[in-house]
Amino acid sequence: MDGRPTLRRRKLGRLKRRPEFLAVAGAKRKWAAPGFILQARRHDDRFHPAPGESELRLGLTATKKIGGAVVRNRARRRLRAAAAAVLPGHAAPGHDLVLIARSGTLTRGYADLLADLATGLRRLGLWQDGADPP
RNA sequence: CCAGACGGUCGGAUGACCGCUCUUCGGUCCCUGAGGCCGGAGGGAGGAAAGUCCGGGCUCCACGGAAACACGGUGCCGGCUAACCGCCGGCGGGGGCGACCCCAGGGAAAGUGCCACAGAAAGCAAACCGCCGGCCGGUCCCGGGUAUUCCCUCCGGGCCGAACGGCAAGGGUGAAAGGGUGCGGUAAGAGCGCACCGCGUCGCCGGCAACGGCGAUGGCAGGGUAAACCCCACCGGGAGCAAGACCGAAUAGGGGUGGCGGAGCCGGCGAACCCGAUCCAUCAGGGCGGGGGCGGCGGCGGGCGCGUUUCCGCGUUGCCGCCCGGGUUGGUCGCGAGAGGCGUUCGGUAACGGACGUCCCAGAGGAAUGGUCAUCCUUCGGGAUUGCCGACAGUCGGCAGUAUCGGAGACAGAACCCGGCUUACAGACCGUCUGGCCUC
RNA sequence: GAUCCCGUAGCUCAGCUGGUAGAGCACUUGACUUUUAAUCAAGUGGCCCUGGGUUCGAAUCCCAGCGGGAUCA
Repeated sequence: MDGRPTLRRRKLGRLKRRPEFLAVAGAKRKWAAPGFILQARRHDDRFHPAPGESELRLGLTATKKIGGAVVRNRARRRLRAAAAAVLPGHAAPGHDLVLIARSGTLTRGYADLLADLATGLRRLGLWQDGADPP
């Protein structure tokens, strides 16, 4: 126990407000994969985590275009699981990330989804080596 | 065995690893709080959670009331239910060989409207073609009388025409034409008469009733449309958990400007300003009286709002345009023990109700209830080895089918809760019944 | 979550007291003009969102569904 369990587990923060999503989309840093679209934005004075919140925050978007509530929920869950597996060990802190689901989110294999996510982080210059979480 | 009708149940299973959220227990940290973290135990989507089409609970508003009107809804009868446009049973009509299914199914002699085109006529009884009758006329034809013959004239018949009268069978139009079919009847016809069917009225019987059965009688009167207005009976105050309450924050929810209108009456208070007398004072100024009337207060009245009207009650009261600024994004409650689920039993044809026992069964908030893998199950496609059949025999074709490979597993995600309706849905299973075929 | 509105020609809309659906723009053809534009004349174009019902007859009335849009703290 190091006394800072929050950082030890590197829990992901979440984006909740519409202006935060718009700010990330407005940063113009994005990369499209068959299963999702990845957007990223470095923190600044206008949008940054609250004190005590994680240094890495994630937002998920699934529009009505890809299907009904069942399809949107499944897509969001797969993206959340993939992000929980990859981001805490490899994504550079100090950023907000947004994953947008698309129609391929449900048909893409899970291993491919993880690989796509790593590739996306490298393309946007956010990759850092680190131990994979247990 | 095949085809079908109705009702009901389920709607992938198991395991491993990694996660989310709620409840609870224990530990730990401090910034002591409804806190963070760690660990244990337990719970965690549906029959439709959907569409938001009805009905309620709950909350706020109008809650002072009432009556009438208006508006909306429902509509065979009886029952069930907290209630309903729901459900159950029955009746009537329609469909099916049948099990069974479908139907907004009150009133058209309370009144109004509409029924295009066509047709003579669309609602009130009338008559276009037509059928019939006698009379009159035409003198076209035939027969007869008179006469030798013809003309003329007379009688009868046919034909044609006009008006009159009788009829509604037939033709034709239409979705629909004032009962239908048949026989008699007649100048021709007609409920004119008769039989059957339909319809109306009356009586009796059965039924709580809708309605049904039987008999008598009338002699056809009363076309359709009320998912046209309407009439009758019954029901309904409005809005909705983004309801609403608390906490936190804030001086407050406003401010500036332009235009229009000059914003009722009365009473009292009354700033700026003006006037007067001249009191105090060196001046500034203060005091007194009058005018003035910003802005408040009270009363009456008016306008507007509470669906309309009446009596009454409450609230509000310059209007409009443009510009600026603030707030609303926060937290907690509401928020799950309920018209609750399951089982047994009793009453009831049933919907449903009673009693007893037992259980506690989701509470998220960019929105949890999952992600990945493996095995099994179901199903689809390919398919060796193998079996059967046929041709033929070194082989080929068909059917069945194992190992095995690949794919798919529907419709769909709680958002305050409940009862229904409607819509979507791969497949599996159970029960009852109907029609047909085969065997005993 | 709740409330409300609308689906008609290629586009924008009428028609909604039931009786075979119209306007403007667009398109095609012709005239005028050296040609184009403009103008004039004529013409084409519709399962009236879908399904069922009432009615002799439905874009219109009733019921159910599908699609689109707006508003509410």
